[in-house]
Amino acid sequence: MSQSPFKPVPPKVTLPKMEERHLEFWKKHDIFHKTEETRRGGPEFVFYEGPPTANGRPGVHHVLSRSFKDIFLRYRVMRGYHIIRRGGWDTHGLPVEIEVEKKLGFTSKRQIEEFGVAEFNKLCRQSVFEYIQDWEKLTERIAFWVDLENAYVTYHNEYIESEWWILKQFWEQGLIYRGHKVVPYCPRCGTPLADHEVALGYKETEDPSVYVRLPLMDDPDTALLVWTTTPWTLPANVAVAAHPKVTYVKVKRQLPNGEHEYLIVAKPLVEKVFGDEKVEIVAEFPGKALKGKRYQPLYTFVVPDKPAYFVVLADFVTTEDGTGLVHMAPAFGEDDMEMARKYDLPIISTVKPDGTLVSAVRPWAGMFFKDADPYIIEDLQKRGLLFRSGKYTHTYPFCWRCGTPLLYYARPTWYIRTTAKKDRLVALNEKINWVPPHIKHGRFGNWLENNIDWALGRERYWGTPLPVWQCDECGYQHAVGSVAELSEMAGRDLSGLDLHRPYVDEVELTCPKCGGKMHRVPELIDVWFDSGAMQVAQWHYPFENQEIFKKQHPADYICEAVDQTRGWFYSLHAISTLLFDDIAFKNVVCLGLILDENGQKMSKSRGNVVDPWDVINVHGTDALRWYLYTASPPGDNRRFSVNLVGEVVRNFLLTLWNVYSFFTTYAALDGWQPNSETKPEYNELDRWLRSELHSLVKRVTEAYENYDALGATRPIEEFVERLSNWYLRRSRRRFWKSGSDADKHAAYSTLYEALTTLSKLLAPSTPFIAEEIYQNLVRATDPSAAESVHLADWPEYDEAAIDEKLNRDMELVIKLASLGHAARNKAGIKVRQPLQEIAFAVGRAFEQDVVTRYADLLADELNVKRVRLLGGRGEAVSYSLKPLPKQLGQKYKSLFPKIRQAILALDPQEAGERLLAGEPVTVTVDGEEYAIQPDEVEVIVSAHPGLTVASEGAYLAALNTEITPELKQEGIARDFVRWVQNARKEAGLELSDRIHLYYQAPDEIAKAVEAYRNYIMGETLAVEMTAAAPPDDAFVSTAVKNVVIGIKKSTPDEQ
RNA sequence: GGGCCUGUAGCUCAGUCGGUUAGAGCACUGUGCUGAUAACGCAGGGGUCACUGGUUCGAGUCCAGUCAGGCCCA
Repeated sequence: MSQSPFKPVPPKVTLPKMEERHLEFWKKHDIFHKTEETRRGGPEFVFYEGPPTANGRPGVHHVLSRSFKDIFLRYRVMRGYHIIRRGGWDTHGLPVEIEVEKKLGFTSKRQIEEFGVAEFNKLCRQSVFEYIQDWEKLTERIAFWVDLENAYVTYHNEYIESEWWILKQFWEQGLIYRGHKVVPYCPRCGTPLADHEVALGYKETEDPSVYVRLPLMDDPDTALLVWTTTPWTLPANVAVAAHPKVTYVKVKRQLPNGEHEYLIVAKPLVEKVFGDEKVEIVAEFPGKALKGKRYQPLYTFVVPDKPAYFVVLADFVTTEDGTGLVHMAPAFGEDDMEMARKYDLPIISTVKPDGTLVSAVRPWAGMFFKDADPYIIEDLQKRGLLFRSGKYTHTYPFCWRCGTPLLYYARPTWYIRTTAKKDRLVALNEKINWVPPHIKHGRFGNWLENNIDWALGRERYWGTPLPVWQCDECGYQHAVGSVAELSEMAGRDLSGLDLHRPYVDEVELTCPKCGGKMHRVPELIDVWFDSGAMQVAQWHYPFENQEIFKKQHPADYICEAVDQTRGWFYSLHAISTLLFDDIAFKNVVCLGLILDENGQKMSKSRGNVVDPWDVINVHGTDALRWYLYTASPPGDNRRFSVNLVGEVVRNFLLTLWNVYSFFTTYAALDGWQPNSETKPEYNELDRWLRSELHSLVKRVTEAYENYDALGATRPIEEFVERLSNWYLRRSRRRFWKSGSDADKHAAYSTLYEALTTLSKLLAPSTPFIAEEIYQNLVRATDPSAAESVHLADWPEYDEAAIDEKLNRDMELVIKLASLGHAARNKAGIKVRQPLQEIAFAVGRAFEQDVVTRYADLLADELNVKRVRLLGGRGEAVSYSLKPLPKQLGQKYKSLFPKIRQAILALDPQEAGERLLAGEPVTVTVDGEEYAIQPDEVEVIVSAHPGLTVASEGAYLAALNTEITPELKQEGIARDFVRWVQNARKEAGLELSDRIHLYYQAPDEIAKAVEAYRNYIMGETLAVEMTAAAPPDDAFVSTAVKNVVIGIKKSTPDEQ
């Protein structure tokens, strides 16, 4: 017996332990870096890492995106691509500031200013890496290979400098301007709130509901009727919006004093507004007819600097509430501001940042904005402009920190004029491959179609400063595009300057126009600009790395969750479009969200977040990753639970592991090793498995090429199931038999090929078990093989090995075997009891040869002496016909029902026989004759009552259940073998140990044992079998009634 | 209010070009098998394919609408 190169692997395994071993191996041999080095010179595959913020612990959703990033990168490396996998960290922004504010107990910006911006930013800088070790540990443990040592960091000076360069390019194209943005704003805290903060503070509240008359300029008897729940905004009114397509009416209404008035409202709202009151509709017209109609201003505290007080048209006007005419105060509403931009309306701000009314609003100056509501209502009442007032209950946002009602408030800020490039944004999107595809023209495409200018400015502290300096004297503005330029304009070397606030604010420049002093504008830029700039800034382009940059743009592949559509995906796309008129990424996988077991979004506040470590420590990374890839399509939301990951372990990983364990155990026993010189003589089963294997490689490869993780994994699961529960089950004996022959070699070769190929197919998805199998099966026998499976080449499939018919045939054989087992079960006869015969019926002529060709295999599987087709030679069977709708329906369309009737009217016996013989039958419908082909009808066979049958559709297994004395004896012999095998196991013997076998049993059993003496000794590896009481030193089992079995391990020289 | 996605067994999901008995795994019950298996085989219970209408010889599948959930935007 030659020495086996394989390490025998026990069937029991602790997967997390196994994984940790390979983590060590990768680290020790620097495999990750070798994936880059060894592929240098190969085609470039460009990946961008969307930077996370490390100021919180990573969760399962991070494992999700990192797993999906990793799987395609590992695949590409195996395909020979060179990939720079550079990590990155997003480090700026409000969430970081809020964390620090919380720690310091701050509730307002004023406190930060008092504390000192320099010190505050220092704390921010520290806080962003507070959990970096958790991130690094988890990243390593989930086998996401990314270079964190050289990660780009958005707060680095070089990174900021690149961003300045980008902004300067935009500036010079005239794409950056200062405008107004309406933001949710807390007047008490003195700060705008981010969306997620607003979402925290919605409460049900009661507001005034007032209807106000706005008399028309050229027809003072007629008034527009508007509705509002914020009377305090009325002094800032500059326009009224109507929907262009809604129908409006002019109604005549009786006044208490006997006179009448005319009011204009949307037709669908007449009833809601006037209730039971009788009004007369005197005119009807579409909303667009109102465009430009001028009305008398409500208040003139502030004189507008532009034309105002006329009707504008807007799609956002609804006919759900109010009057269909909406009062516009651009300073206090997003929609209103949009209209102001569109119609160039003036922006009147009547509220100060602290929430009190400005002095110009004389009667109520200094009053808190909400407190003015009743006074304004009273004033309107006095002036006869109030139509009605009441109360209205709705949800309104309050500050989550202090409970103050929020103010939607126009603040001056900076914009990028993305709308100027909208057509390019849309056109370039066509070049991007989205997974799933609907995002392209759905969520992302719609977002681009409705593009609005990018609000860039942020009035905060910790972020990339906007590099615009403004002259104190003449107001001239200049964008600085580099540190060198800054130094030059400042007249001193600033190369060591921290480009953050407050230091950068202290740099004074000299105005090139008037020689005055220039100071930086106070704003920072949106953090989405930071992350979107990574395509340029991670390389400090254009100041450095120009060659690398050229090769690394655009990206071939990026992947994040769907919440990045308007976030990172957009910022990458927008920056690339404006800067290069090119796409930033070619392929993007857009992941769904992770929900908890009840379908709820995982969030800290709900307390339903699953810690990835809880899963990894129990089941391991491979199980978690496999679950994430196979559970559902990547774009769908997915429910997550630890139990489902456990299922993966049992169903897939352990099944694979056991095949692997089986192989190594027997290969080690036999001293088998792969041998390229002896060509294996494959049997039918081997050919089938190889056919399945090679079509698997083909399918999986295609899926990877299409960024289809589900398609790259689920088929492997099916293959492993078949490998374990059909190929191996049917092949076991070929490995057991002693000695070595061609058939055994073929079996080993086939199984070896399957396992080594699987290790490569699994390397991208389950990198640990893939490495385990590869190291033991490939590296151990082939010193020239790549050091790690992750450095190996992707397997090629052999088209010639794929035999679709063979695959289909075997599928049928498996089904027939299943029916055979069902029949045995029905008869209550265990598989160990041999039976004389089983007969099968199949519904279609072309399937009949499968039964004969695989008769031996079926006989063995079902433990019967003979397998045959049912229905031959006048056997008492009856047929019935089942017309197949798919074939016949497609052929005969609406004639199908009649054809079907005609077929059912045929004599089933005669027609069935002909069809099963492969001949057509003729039916007549409406005087026309039609030839029905054998593959258009299924023939259902029923067996005569004497047989035990199991059937499914047209397939049927009929069992002859008669047990002759000979069969009985053989059954007993097989039982006996099993008893001995159990005893061997109990005695703790090795698989290959030879034994002395002793037994005592009643007559009937003893007779059977003696009749099958050679068979029993061969099966149980007995060198001697004695019908006598076992000696004292033997292991004795009395597990079976009336039977004593004794075994004693034999000494080596007896073998 | 708008856009996008999802809705199939108790749970997680398949379901091809529309084809007449809607499947798998898990869980449950019974039973069998086992010297690779923490497994596996066989059988059983469990379905208004969210709902309504339409197209069609035929709809889980296509179309329209409704409802519910999710995400994003307002």
